[in-house]
Formats: sequence, structure tokens, C-alpha cells
Amino acid sequence: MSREAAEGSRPHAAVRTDARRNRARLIEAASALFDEVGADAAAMNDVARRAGVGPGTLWRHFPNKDALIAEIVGESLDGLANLAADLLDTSPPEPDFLRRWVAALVRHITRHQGLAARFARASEHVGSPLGARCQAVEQVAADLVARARELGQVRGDLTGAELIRLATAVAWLDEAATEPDTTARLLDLVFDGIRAR
Amino acid sequence: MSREAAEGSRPHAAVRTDARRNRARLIEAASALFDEVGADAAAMNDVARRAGVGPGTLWRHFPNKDALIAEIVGESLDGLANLAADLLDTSPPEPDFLRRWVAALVRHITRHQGLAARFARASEHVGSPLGARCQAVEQVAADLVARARELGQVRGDLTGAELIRLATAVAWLDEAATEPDTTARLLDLVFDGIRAR
DNA sequence: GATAATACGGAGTGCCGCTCCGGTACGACC
DNA sequence: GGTCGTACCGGAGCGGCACTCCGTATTATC
Repeated sequence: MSREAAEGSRPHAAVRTDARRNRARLIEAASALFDEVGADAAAMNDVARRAGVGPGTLWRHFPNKDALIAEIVGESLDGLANLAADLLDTSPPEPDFLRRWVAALVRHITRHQGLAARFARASEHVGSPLGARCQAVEQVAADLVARARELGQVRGDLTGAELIRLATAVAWLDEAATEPDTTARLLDLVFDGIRAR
Repeated sequence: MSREAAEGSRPHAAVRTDARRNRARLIEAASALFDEVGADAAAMNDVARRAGVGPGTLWRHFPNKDALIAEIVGESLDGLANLAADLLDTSPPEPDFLRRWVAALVRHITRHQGLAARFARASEHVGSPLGARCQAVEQVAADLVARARELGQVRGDLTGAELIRLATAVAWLDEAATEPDTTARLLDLVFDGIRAR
């Protein structure tokens, strides 16, 4: 990564090294903690303690919990966009590429407990990093749906946003319900509902 | 313990009138508050204050928040069971009776913000009033699905539990997402997924 | 090395679901 | 109607949460 060229535009800029170091530590600690106990159960104070940093520092770097979560999940959201690009580039297209992508989306949401609800509210976060990234995911979902429609795989009136909503709902069920492994079955039902007829 | 004889001699343990009165007040206050702000946002202390009762009293009558919610939503859950019975009794059956019932279920869950998550976890509440009532709803759902299957309206492998899960997921989306009125559309998609083919 | 800008740390705030216990008032029995 | 045991009440209090404030330590600049 090259030195930020826009430094000249800011008179007293230059992020201090300790600030950058602490930010990295916080992200690492949060990422680990989210993996262990889920985003919902992870307490902000615990994230700070694990990073060896005071709570105040955590809150200065991330104005609220959603912002921290956005930072953590942002990368794998980008991964979803990349996967979509790969699937769209493959020719001939895999027969069930849409299903593969939705399954990946569900896995991503399910990975951290409590993500589904925040994901569903992402449209509120307009302007935030999470909001922007969710919009990117919506865009690739629309592209995937368009491609699947061209191939006659899904009904003509399905939108990318609807697909994401359905996937989010299934993911939410997976983390909310106690019965194990209903996800695949529910996805089957959903895909029967959206396929071309 | 051989104390049963002594307690048995006291006829019917006589619930004190103030206890009964306070319980009624609590249920009324909770019902009103849930209608206004939703079950999630309603604080237990507020329920108690509104009922003109100390917090301790509230917690003695209902050991946790879910128990209070169970009491409040119990009646309309019973209503769902009754609606199912009516739909099953009608002959000839309404062409889309299953859809009508699911829509009612979704409306019921959606009415109070935060109910969907608790509903999805209902199977944990085995033995509780809410758990029992949810099981009753699952039973009528199974009956409805069986009838719809006889009529060739839904696919043969659909279970009542799956139907409820799908309905819960749609209801959750309705309360979690910001976009208005996606519910009917998503139900359309779901019903296309579960219908006979 | 002095100085000002900047970030740090952690005590503090308000709210949550929930608990505990001293005191109150209810209802049974005489 | 009086008295008495006790079921019930009220509310202070607990631990944990997301989040804030401000005195202090660290950093970059000269």
C-alpha cells in the first residue's frame, strides 16, 4: 500500500502510529471474538480488553457496535462480490451458480450470530461502510439474477433485492431456530419458489 | 414429603385477591404497552409502573419476560388454532385456505415487534405456556398442510413445521427490514415454492 | 527538548432483565 | 371483631450492556 497521496489536502492530518496500531489490534480482537461467540454476544468491553486497549479507545475508532461489525464483515462481503464475479465470468455457467452464491451468502450471514438482523437493517446505514458494501452485494445479486433469468433458470419477476431478502430470512432462521440443519431444505423450497415456470 | 395431607386439608390454597387483581392489571398494562411499542422495546419496569405495581410483583407473577409475552400472545395464538379449525371445517374448502391461515400467522407474529425471534425459539420453552401453545399451532399447521396435500395444493413433502418456519421468516423480515410491504410478495414466492408440481 | 495536537484509559451514565428481603395486608380461625 | 401466620407486595439493588467524558499520556513538529 502506498503512502496516502491526499495528505497534502489535510493541513494537520497524519494519523498517529499508536492510533493505527490500536485500530489494527481492535479489528483483530473483534474478529476473533466474533468467531468465538458471535457478533451479538460479544461485548464491546471484551473486545477492548482483548485488544489490550481501553473502552474509550474502541469507541473513538468505531462510533457504535454496528460500525465495528461493518469493519469485520466487510471483507467477507467483498468476498461474496468476488465470488459473484467469478460465477458470472465462468462459461459455460455452472448449472446452479445462483444457488451456490446464495448458499455462500447464507453461510456468511450465519457465521456470526446476530448478523442477519443487522444485515436486514443495512439499508438504514446509508453512507456507512456497511451500507455501501451491502449495496454492492445487492448489485451483484441483481446481476446474478439477471444472468439466471437469461438462462431461463428463475422466474422473470424476481429481483436481486428479493433474493437477498429470502436468503437473509433463511439465514436468520438458521441462527434463531433450535432445530439443526433446516437450512438446505428451506433453500430447496425457496428455490422451487423462484425458479422459472 | 408428607406435607401434602396438611396442604390438602386447606381447601384450594386460595389465591389472594390482591394477587389476582395485580396479575390482571399486569396483563392489561403489558398488552397495552406491547401494542404501543412492541414486545421488544417494552421494558419490564415500565409494564410494572403502568400497572401501578412494584417490579418485584411483576417478576413474581412472570418469572421472565418470555413468560409475560406468552401470556399476552397466548390468546391470539389460540385464535390461530380456531381459525384453522374453521378453515378445516368449511366445505367445500376455500381454494386458498392455507394461504389465508399463513397470512394470519404472519400478521400475528408481526403485530408485536420482536415476537418472531421468540416464536422461533419456542421449542426451547417446552413445558411453558408459550411452548405448549406453539406446539398446538404446529399441530394445526400440520393438519392444514395435510388437507392441502389431499387437495393437491401443496407438494407432498412439505411439513407443518416447515410451513411455520417459512411464515416466521417472512414475518421476521417484515419487522426487521425497512422496506414497506414486501410481505405479500415474499409470501407469493414462498407459496410458489411449496405448491404441488 | 519544548510545545501543541492528538489519542489513550477508565471511571462514569443510564437502561436493561432480573433478584432479594423487610415490611404489609390479607384471609383463616377463634 | 380481634389476632395471627403467611402469602404477597414494593423497591432498592445487582451485574451487564452500549456508550460518554475528561484528565492524562503519547506523538509529531520545530
